[in-house]
Amino acid sequence: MADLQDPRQNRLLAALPPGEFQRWAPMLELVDMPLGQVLYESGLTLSHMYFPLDSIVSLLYVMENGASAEIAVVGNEGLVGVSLFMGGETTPSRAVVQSGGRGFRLEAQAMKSEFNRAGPVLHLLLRYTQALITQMAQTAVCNRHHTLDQQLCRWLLLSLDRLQGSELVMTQELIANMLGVRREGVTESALKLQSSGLIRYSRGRIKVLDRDGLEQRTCECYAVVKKEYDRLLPATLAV
Amino acid sequence: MADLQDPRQNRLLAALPPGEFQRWAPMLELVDMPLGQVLYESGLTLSHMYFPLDSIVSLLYVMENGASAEIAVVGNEGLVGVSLFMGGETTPSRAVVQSGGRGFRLEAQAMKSEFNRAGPVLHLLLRYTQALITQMAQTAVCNRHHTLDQQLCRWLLLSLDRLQGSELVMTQELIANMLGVRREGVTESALKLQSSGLIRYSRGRIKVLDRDGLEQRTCECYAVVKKEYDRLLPATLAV
DNA sequence: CGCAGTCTGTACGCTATCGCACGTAATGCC
DNA sequence: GGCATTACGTGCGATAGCGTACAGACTGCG
Repeated sequence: MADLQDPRQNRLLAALPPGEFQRWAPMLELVDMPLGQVLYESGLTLSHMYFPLDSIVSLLYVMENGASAEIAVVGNEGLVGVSLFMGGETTPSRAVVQSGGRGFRLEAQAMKSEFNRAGPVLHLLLRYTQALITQMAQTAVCNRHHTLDQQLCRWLLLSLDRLQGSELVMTQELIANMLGVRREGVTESALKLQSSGLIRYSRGRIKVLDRDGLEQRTCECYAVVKKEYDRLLPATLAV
Repeated sequence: MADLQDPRQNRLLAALPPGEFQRWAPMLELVDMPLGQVLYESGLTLSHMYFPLDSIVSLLYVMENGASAEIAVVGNEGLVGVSLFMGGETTPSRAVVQSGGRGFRLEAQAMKSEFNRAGPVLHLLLRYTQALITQMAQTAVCNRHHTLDQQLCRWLLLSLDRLQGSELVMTQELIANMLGVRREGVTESALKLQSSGLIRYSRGRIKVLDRDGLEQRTCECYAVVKKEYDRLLPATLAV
């Protein structure tokens, strides 16, 4: 497994041109991102931008009645806090660590002045934002048209893509909150996947046994999102 | 009614600083945007960016089986084609004129070089994009949690905000496509609204009689989106 | 070791929406 | 002024997911 102290484990940081990366490196602060941590709250100004390494963060909207729905997931392919450079400072959503791990963070002020240099950094961040937009759009579509079975597969695959390995530490209750459905619904769908031999789970640990099987069961939404991320953010990791 | 040849009828163009606006004006081309026109198709590169005046454009995702779902609406508060300056060139969605009218368009190349000057134009466009992101996110939430009745109200209000007047030219069939539901479902919901005296319609014309009533029946999603647009793009129309 | 707390499984009636099949009514066009 | 077309209304069985309630099973802590 790669060195988790290396900022370049985050693919966005890895995609920075060497010059920019040199400037950024000293400003990056390695932090723990424990499960459940709220990185920002709806309507509040962010103090930092976060670049996950082995953690996963959910952007979710919490309704007035407390129910929630995930809008997008962010892992080591991206960053949390686009509203900082988009200029709006805040968003009406919440960011919660969905899978604990570590990440780097960068002070909002530092970030903004970097962004305003308007060079390759800007273009990289915008491309990332576009990928994120696609994820949101597809979430909307999926919520409308696809079954819970399909959505669970999509969700597992998206999460898997953002982690190394094939195991997720995640209760069904949590997944239900992300998908905006009942916990029992997730149980039923998960049972189907397990009895088909695609996954195996117990008490908050989910092991994916057959990735291809999941891809076959999910809807087109997963592929649409994946393709856009690959297109917009080619793996400059190869460096 | 204001002059429809004035680019400043589009609020985004109106929000440009005078200097920038002067530069843009000669490049803006007034075009008709008839109902049903496809401004861009999923995966194809845009040749122009569009700034609606009195028309409304839907961004929608068309599924492999042909069913569709609207991801966001754009009217005179915004522009069609953010992927041009976000750097991705294309998106996996389609843009269709949902309510015919006119608009200005700007050549992709001109747009990009403007954007790259990285001044106030950039920041304005990014703020707009953030508002658009909010709309998408909220669409996802709404699709998951709210009833068709509520969604219809939301949709009517969002459309109304993007038009002058209180009448929409729009069949229930079309609305159903936008919301990603059956036409019959829209009929039922619309009947309720009509018999409550909130709207009156016939053969593709919908007249809103009681805006407040709609706001009371809709879910929080409408307000969330509206508030973000107002916050991110204050009415510089006052100029 | 025992017990509390957490996680997962099951059951049952309910509701919104779907899919399909028709019926009706307004409009426009020749 | 007749007729095709388009738009809207209605009915009915099917079903996915909800809300609620409760039971079993694993885990960790004292």
